[in-house]
Amino acid sequence: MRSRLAFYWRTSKTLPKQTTSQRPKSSSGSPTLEDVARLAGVSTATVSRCLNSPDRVVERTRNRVLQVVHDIGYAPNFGARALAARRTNTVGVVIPTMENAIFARGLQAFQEELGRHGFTLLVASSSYQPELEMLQVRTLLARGADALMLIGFERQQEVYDILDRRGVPYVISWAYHEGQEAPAIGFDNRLAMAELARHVTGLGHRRLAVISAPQAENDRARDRVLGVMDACREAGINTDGVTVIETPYAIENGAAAMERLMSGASRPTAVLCGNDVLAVGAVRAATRLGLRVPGDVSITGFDDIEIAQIIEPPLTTIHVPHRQMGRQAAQMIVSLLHGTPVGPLRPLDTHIVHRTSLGPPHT
Amino acid sequence: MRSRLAFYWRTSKTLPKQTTSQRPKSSSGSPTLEDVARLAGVSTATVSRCLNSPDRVVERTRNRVLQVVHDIGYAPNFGARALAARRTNTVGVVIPTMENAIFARGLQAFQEELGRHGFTLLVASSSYQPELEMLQVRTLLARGADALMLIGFERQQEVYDILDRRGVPYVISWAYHEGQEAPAIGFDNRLAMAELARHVTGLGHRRLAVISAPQAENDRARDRVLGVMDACREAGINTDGVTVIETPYAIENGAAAMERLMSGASRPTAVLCGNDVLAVGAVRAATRLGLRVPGDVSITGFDDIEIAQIIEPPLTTIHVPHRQMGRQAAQMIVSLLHGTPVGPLRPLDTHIVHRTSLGPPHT
DNA sequence: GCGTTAAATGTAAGCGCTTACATTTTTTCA
DNA sequence: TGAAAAAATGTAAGCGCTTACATTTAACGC
Repeated sequence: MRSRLAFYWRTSKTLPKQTTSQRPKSSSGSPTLEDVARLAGVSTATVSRCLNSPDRVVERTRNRVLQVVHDIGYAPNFGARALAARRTNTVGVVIPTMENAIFARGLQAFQEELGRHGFTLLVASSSYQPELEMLQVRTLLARGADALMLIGFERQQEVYDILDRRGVPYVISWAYHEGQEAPAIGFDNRLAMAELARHVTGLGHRRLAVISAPQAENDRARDRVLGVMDACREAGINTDGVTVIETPYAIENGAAAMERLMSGASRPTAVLCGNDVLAVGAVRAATRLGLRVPGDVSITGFDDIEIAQIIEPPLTTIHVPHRQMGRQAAQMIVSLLHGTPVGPLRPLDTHIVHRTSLGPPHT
Repeated sequence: MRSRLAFYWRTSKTLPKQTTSQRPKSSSGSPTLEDVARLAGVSTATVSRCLNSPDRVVERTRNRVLQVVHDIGYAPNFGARALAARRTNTVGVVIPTMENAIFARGLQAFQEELGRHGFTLLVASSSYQPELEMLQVRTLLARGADALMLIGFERQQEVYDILDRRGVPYVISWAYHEGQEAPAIGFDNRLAMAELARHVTGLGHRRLAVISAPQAENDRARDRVLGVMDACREAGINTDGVTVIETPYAIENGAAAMERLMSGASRPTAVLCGNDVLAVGAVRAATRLGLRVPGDVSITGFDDIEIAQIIEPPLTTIHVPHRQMGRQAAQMIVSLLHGTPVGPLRPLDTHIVHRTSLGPPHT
């Protein structure tokens, strides 16, 4: 209704031109560059320069212009600016899910660091579907993203092709593989999980189980499971005996998986979860089943998000330096955008946080 | 670097026109409407129509065009489209914080419902600062938001002025006041909290305390505190004796406040928290102090977010129908945008969720 | 004081779309 | 069958900016 009316108001162009009028707004409602120029008595080019490269305008003029900008509350039209400048100072990211907090901390840091450099973040979600990721990448590019952050390495080749063809810089995060050519700021999921699993077997556990996110199109999930298997092999445990349940990251899914695991014939003494969300669900299920954690069964997480400390017992988990990862990824992007050479990349360090959900196996 | 080069590449206009050429891309890297038009052998207008009002194009032509669109992976440039159409099918929202999950569920539903109607959501955060909210509103408008959702009623008058001047529809959410003229989809924070507080006093509690978000520029927080006071008055409790600690929503802040509360001379027997995040912190602090909840002290939350069930003991709290709120707010916005008349507004219902963090006072 | 150079500002051509209006093609029906 | 109406398509004018290039103004050196 209101928005409809606005269209009918837009008639000034047919009204007598009053160049000297002090009416500050253009007819569309939003003041434009031209409004500012007129009011300040300069050309639009000068106004533009005041906003984008202030030192190319003499101080007296600049002050006058900025005063007008402030007075009429001018904000440059983003679309027009993007169109003309072919640059938006916007960085896009496609995360697999917004449903839980796994990406929150890292993204927050990513955004903060980008903001520090004058960039804005655009977030899209792929729901763990490769086609949707492709679509979101296109959308982000259409929206003018100057660069992209993507999670993990594995995706449709087309995504990489498009990015390369358009010359859009990108960084991969949340994962790191030795020898991967794409610029990545992340950690080695396999090594991290292997370290934890090794600790678990070191405690004497021989009957392990894993609750993982679906591995099909998720290299991080797959690597984590591989890490468990690595440790099992080292400990002489037959990996065929390690049950792996796949289920999307959600507390209730973790709980359901745990129930299945504990209703089976040979109950595991330790359940390694693909992340903290699943682990929290597992703990809740165990509690509901009347099992003590870690007395009757040990449970571990991955990520070390806030909830890991809230649950009782608090989770022994792998701490991922999400904030650092987000910050570095942002710095990397800024460097790519500025053409600053970036040094060699090293994986981030993760470490085990010993809390109480993991203990020796019951006898 | 790359993006610089693009300027020098952009020379196709001066090259011999090869209308029949199969080179699908324009020089800038992204295919444009014109590329599609050329390849499909139609005008740009027709391509545009295929995308925006398919029924105005004969099927044969449409198929041919859409085939090309698909083949070269064309995605319309958002900025150009916004500029030309003066409409973006984008809705903006400014939430006070992204730091915790209080807005997550509602926003998710909001976004889903918007998506169902072909709209995209743009989220910005004000960090509970009115000036920043003003700025974010401007930014969102500059980015072409067709409509806005805002949280709570209280803000700089200028925000409302701008919105009205530009004819941008908006809805207020997360709050409801009888007689407020602005379209609002929310609940009455005061009444909701009063109901819970009444239940607390009904249990026999006489020494209450409140841990609230800073009330200064947050009408929801203020209303919730007022609700507690209402119930106290009804129960004949002197409201001067009700300690109110203000601290931003964060688990650790809730814990710190709780510690302060319990180290005072007259310890409260029940602590009503402004939301679940603070309540979780309070529970943790109580536990750390060796106090049993609710044995030694009762604690209540507000919102009923996921964490309320995770914490031990699970929180007695107020369930806010966030999903319903988000959905309805989205429907309201769509109606406003379409000019569909909207019926009279009614507040959403909240209700107490009885779990275990609240009990009778210890004697 | 004046030519020269540098700094400040202005002019205007797009960026990639949508859409009012003009033109062409197809359909309809006397 | 052909004129009128309807449908399909094309033409081109912007939308609000940035920026290459042109012009004007200020600063400088002798």
